[in-house]
Amino acid sequence: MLKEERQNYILDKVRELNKVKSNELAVELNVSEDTIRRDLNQLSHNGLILKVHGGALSTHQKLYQFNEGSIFNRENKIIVAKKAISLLKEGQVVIMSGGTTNLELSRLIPQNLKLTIYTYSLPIAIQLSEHPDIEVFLIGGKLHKKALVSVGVNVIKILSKIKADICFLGTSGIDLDEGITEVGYEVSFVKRVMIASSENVVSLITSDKLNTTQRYPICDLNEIHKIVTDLDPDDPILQAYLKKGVEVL
Amino acid sequence: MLKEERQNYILDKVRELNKVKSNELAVELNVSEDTIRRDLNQLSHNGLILKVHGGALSTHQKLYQFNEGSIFNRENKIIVAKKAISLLKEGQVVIMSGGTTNLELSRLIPQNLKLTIYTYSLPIAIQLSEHPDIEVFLIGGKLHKKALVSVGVNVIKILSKIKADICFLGTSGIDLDEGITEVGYEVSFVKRVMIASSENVVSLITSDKLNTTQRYPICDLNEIHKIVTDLDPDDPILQAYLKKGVEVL
DNA sequence: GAAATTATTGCATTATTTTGCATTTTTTTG
DNA sequence: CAAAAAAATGCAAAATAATGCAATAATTTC
Repeated sequence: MLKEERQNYILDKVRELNKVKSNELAVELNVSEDTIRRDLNQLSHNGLILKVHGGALSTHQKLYQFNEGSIFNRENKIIVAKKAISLLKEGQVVIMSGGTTNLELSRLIPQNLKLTIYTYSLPIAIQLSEHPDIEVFLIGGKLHKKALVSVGVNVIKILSKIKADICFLGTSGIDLDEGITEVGYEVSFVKRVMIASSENVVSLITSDKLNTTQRYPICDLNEIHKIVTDLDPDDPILQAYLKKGVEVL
Repeated sequence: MLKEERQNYILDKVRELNKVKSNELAVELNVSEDTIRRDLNQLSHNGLILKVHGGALSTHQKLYQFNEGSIFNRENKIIVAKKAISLLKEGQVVIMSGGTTNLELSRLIPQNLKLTIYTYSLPIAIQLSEHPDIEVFLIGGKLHKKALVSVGVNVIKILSKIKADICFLGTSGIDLDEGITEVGYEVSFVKRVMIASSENVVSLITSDKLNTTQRYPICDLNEIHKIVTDLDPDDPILQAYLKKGVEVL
């Protein structure tokens, strides 16, 4: 057996099982462990596998990883996200704002759903890149370092040209009188344009932020179509919103 | 079971549940608690988990993290990146392409250096977001899911309007006759525009890719100003490039 | 095609890593 | 404070890796 054949065999096995052990390979290929080790070292040197003590692993590991543990109030955000996903329909054009609720939403979108999604959030774009059937358009601009979103005139310009079916607005404050409000100055501009460009506007909000207001106003309640919270739609807190003409999910 | 497999299992469990207990892991993985403790100590030493009495917790630091172990030939890329950093001057406008060499470069930029950096790579933009004195402009577009870079006409349009002092070109192939060549079709377009918009063009390349060619041509050798490799500038392989008039660092 | 060169492989030896166990020290808990 | 649980420490056995070397196989060169 030629060296190349042997190394191809090893590569195939790594691809299939994500790991190989030197002693097993030596038996399978009927060569000494020394030879296997030399093979593994060569393959590793070419970056094709990751050599470790006792064998090798696949290098096919993601370059980045989200730390889901650092998401505040995550359980409730997942409840909101799951409800919101029921609003998605095949073939839609979607705009997503930033925030961890939308990040959960993008993680939970079913594999088979074909969508076109515009976002200015880097973590969300990266998360969406794992869905084979979603076409992702990342909106660029000046990077807001803390939130990891693009902001600035370019974002506004691009968003204002889009005609979207639905937009998911991660919301930091909602109030019966003040409407939707936002912590960040630059982001508040962006969100107003998102709303203007979308047929349907959905506010995603966890119940701890209901009836709170933030510094920068975004829009009145009558400009949004649906509120999605972690509460039951019959919950008393939500009835006043229903009366104002907003749907509640 | 290989040690790395075991540690990956632990990391996954920490990421999912936010905590692990040593005694449980010992049973689950069928090793002694001593071994688990050693694993936890190693992972903790690498900053991947927070070791506590009885087990470990997730490090509630960032929402994302890079998996540096999955970078090919990383040592040499770091050598290249460190050399390239010496070319940076306060106040410059920089364009960076994608790739893991540029990712290392962006990680290694000194804290105090004020720069304006344009990039169409999401991992690089995220990495740069940790530098307080760098203004980052992310160039948006259609997301290339595997490379995590923006591509398409919008990228070209924005890049062509920039006047940059220097551009760092992650390079997948360089050859005396063929010049610089690239694996990806869409990325090859983008790189040509990068070059046109920059005063200085620097090709970052690890020595394993010297004298190789890829499918799509980018530019001739005379269009780039410097090559940065992991080799010593006096290395015989590089002399032919020097003769062609390219500086070598 | 034969000689020379180079590459590959297995073996012996030595070094390193990994792991579990026994013992002691530290931390936690009631 | 005392008992229990966990951690640290030192140690030894086993597994794995690295190194030098000799035999063999493959390739190049004339």
